[in-house]
Amino acid sequence: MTEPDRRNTRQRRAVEATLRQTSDFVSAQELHAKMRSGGDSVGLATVYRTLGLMADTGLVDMIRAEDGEARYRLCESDEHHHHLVCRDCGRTVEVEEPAAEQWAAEMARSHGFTNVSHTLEIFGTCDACA
Amino acid sequence: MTEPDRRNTRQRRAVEATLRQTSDFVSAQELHAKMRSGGDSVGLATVYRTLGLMADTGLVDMIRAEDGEARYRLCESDEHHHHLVCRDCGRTVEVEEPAAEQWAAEMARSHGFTNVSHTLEIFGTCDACA
DNA sequence: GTAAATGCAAAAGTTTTGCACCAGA
DNA sequence: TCTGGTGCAAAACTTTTGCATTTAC
Repeated sequence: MTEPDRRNTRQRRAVEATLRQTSDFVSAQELHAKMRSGGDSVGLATVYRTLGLMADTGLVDMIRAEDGEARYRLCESDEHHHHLVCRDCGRTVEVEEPAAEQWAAEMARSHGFTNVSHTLEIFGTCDACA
Repeated sequence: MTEPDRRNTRQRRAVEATLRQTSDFVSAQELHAKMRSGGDSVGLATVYRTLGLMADTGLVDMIRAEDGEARYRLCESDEHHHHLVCRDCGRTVEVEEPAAEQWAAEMARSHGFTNVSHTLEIFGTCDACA
């Protein structure tokens, strides 16, 4: 149960750097294409593997688009928060709602559920895309 | 822009009947397997098409599991509500949170987002599965 | 009779995996 | 060197689609 090594590879640096240039949620495929066209070529499988790792560690936020596709973003806030996401351009606003956290926890506990996680995301069309 | 015909086929009846026997969220694949083993054989594509239709009409609720798979359920309540779902067995409790509705709408409006939808689901392990 | 619905198989799309090779530490 | 990482291609999955056939109305 000890932590595995974490090697600082060119590919991981590239993924992180590209995410840093992107303020919107992007899919693994989009990120891969973006890197490819930016000259920082990395295998698609590596992009998936790296994003998965970063999501596990909490380095990136992952949400599911309405079609079920996973989208990733390097978030400003360390604390748990939610997102208001433009369905068309991916533009994202981070929002907080401590009341929802408590509500979800309370609700789960009162029904005997443990190991709880919750999703709360808002999708819409931003004014620029309207 | 008129409503298309809605034919009452054996297959649609079978999908609805099977959903009625199921209190948990099921995926299209699971439903298809369940029907098949129950003798009510229906093509997988038809299951997908039917569930899609029912979801559009609001006859079933659709949520995304944590892995992005779509899961469906015939819900008791007509009003918009949310779910507390067991990650292991799919056992589901319907929960309401009117405050979240308002909060989401308000948040979206104040940032200039329109055509808003939101997701709020709680996943956990129920006591029977713990 | 006619438009809608079905079934099948093929296609599309995302994500995962097996494995030989490569490279941090 | 030794173990983890990478790349590629293949595989695994879910979901969608094209099209000939069937069927509800």
